[in-house]
Amino acid sequence: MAQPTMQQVAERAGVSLALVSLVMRQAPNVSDYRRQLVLDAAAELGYRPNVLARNLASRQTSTIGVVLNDIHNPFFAEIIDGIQAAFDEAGYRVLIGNGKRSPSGEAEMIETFLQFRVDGIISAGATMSMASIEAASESTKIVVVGRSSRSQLIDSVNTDDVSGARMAVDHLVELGHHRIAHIDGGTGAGAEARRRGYSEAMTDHGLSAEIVTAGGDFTESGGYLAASELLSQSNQPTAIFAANDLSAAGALHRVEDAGLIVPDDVSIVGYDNTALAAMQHLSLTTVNQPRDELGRLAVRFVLERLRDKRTDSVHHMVAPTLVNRKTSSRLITGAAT
Amino acid sequence: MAQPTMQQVAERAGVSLALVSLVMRQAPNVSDYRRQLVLDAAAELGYRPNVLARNLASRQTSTIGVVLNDIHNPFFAEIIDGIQAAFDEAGYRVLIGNGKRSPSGEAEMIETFLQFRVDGIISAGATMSMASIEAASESTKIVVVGRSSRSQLIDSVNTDDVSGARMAVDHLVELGHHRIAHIDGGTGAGAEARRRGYSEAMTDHGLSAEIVTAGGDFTESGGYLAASELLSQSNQPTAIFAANDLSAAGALHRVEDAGLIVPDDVSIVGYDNTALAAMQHLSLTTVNQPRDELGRLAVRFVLERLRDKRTDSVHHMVAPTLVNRKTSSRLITGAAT
DNA sequence: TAGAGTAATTAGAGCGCTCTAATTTCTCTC
DNA sequence: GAGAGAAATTAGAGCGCTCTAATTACTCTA
Repeated sequence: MAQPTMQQVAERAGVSLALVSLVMRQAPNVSDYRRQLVLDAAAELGYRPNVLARNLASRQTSTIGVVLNDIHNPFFAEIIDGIQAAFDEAGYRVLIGNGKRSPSGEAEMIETFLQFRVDGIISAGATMSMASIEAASESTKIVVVGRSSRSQLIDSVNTDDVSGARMAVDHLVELGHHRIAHIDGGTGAGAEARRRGYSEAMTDHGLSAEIVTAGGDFTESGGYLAASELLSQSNQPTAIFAANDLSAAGALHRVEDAGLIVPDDVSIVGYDNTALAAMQHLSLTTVNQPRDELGRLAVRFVLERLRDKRTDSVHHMVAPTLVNRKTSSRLITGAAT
Repeated sequence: MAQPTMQQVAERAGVSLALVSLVMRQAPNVSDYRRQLVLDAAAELGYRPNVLARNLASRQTSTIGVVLNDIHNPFFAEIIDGIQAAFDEAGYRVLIGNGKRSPSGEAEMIETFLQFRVDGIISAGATMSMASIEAASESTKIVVVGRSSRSQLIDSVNTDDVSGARMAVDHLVELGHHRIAHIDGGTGAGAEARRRGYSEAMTDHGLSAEIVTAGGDFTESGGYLAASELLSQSNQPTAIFAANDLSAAGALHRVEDAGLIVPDDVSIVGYDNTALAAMQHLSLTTVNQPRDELGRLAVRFVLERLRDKRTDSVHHMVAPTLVNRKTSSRLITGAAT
């Protein structure tokens, strides 16, 4: 499995090692004649550059590591697209690491990437402590996506979850709902802001007396249980705003189990606008997080630090939008309990 | 961002470079006294091994690349778990690459991994040509998962899709169904075998006259359209077996759109048993592919080639199982058209 | 056609580590 | 306490590439 080296290519082409290196790096000032000679020799030999050696010598890898909090969560998987597209354009390669849903898993992946001396790291939905992330930032450029941060060292890109939550509430109020309950996301990333946006919007609409929050955890089963809790209350809600699509799906199931019709009896709004929400069978009204934009901005910030040597940190908020589907509708007066 | 090197650790500990190397590689025959000296110095300096340099010198990376045909497909995302767990145990690190659903995307990721000189590659659900994969196998160990292969050069691990499809049909026949239609997966990985299993089982049950296949493509919308086609036929099926969960979900939606009840009027069975199928709101009867086992076997084969220097190829089939949920039920005579 | 200026090529010193072979230091045993 | 054998340590030559500085080959101009 020995691979041909530059030296061999040089010998075959009848030029120096250095010239081959120049050709491989697409350097200018190489005559077309020699360039072709080298290219031909490389092709004949099946030469493939050794990134390890190249990077050892040049002290950069042209590679970015992306740590996903959980590769199974469609939200994070979808954020990769924008990241990958933007880095492809910039000539960087992207390697993905799975944080396996735990802070230690994330930390291990970051350590691996640091040992590989990647030029930068993007961490999506990190649950590990900001302090550990800052520690890693001494060794490379790090940008955090999908998590708010005010760190002086690390850039962040995030959706404005407060206003996203407000949109969900506004939408439901517009449809005539007053008894709007919230299923929250516990300690998950973004949960606090969405909770806050819900409360603020309810208050703004003069509905502070109707504020009801049930504890969820961003999972389907959590949403199911939380909905149970809400339905058993004397003052049943006519609408539920869940902190993410998964828990909205769980709530939907619970509501239907209770013999109620969605959206006629109860409207449901989710958050994220994952592929799940878009599925026709669910067709969930939800708040869209612009994943592509989130990803591209994260890339931009990494590149700025890399190329422009920016050192002060940037924190960017992206605007969410409401996606109106089939799980929310105008309140039919007298329809709900 | 300059990182401390072994040389610096050696100086600080007052020992030779070589000794530090031995300690870092956990070599035996190092006195406890010196080992501690080195470890302390490394900790004080915040030393982190440079994988690039290490691998350049040792000619191995202890890293495996996993190329996923599509990071968004839950089936592939779930296969990662077994792979990662098994490699963690074996002391290898796992890097993930996204094939972006296209043969060229897969090829690029494989090329990147080869340039990084990974010790092995696992390709999940590859759609690129076997010939290109074989070409890459000249440079590293490659195992293909979720795709059948008879290559002399490359190992493969796959679910026995023919018998999986038979299970689905057997299950429906047992429930009294005769008019069982199939929505296939077009040219996708595994589609052919599932189509064959369906036909064989139908024939075995004396139902060859009832064989009806509608063209799908492993997507939800494909399943929706295929179901439309099936429902418009004079002899409407009482059961549908879809080639994967996604298209089953699409078919489900179409059937409900037609005002029919699942499973009372039409039973539906999917394939893969992804998290999607397990969602309570869908609760899809489906055929389980043991992803964890698939992943672990793939790892075993890579390790065998790496450690035992096995050179002849191995092709392993894993048995699927039926998961009975809520979209299939006994045929109520006279219920369907 | 000499000389200046520019373009093209190359020599050679690393990058941070591993690994073989050689050297030094310990332990015993008698 | 000398000598043999084992254990611990180290010197030094790469691994495959990049990059600076030096060299050589051109192209023009007067």
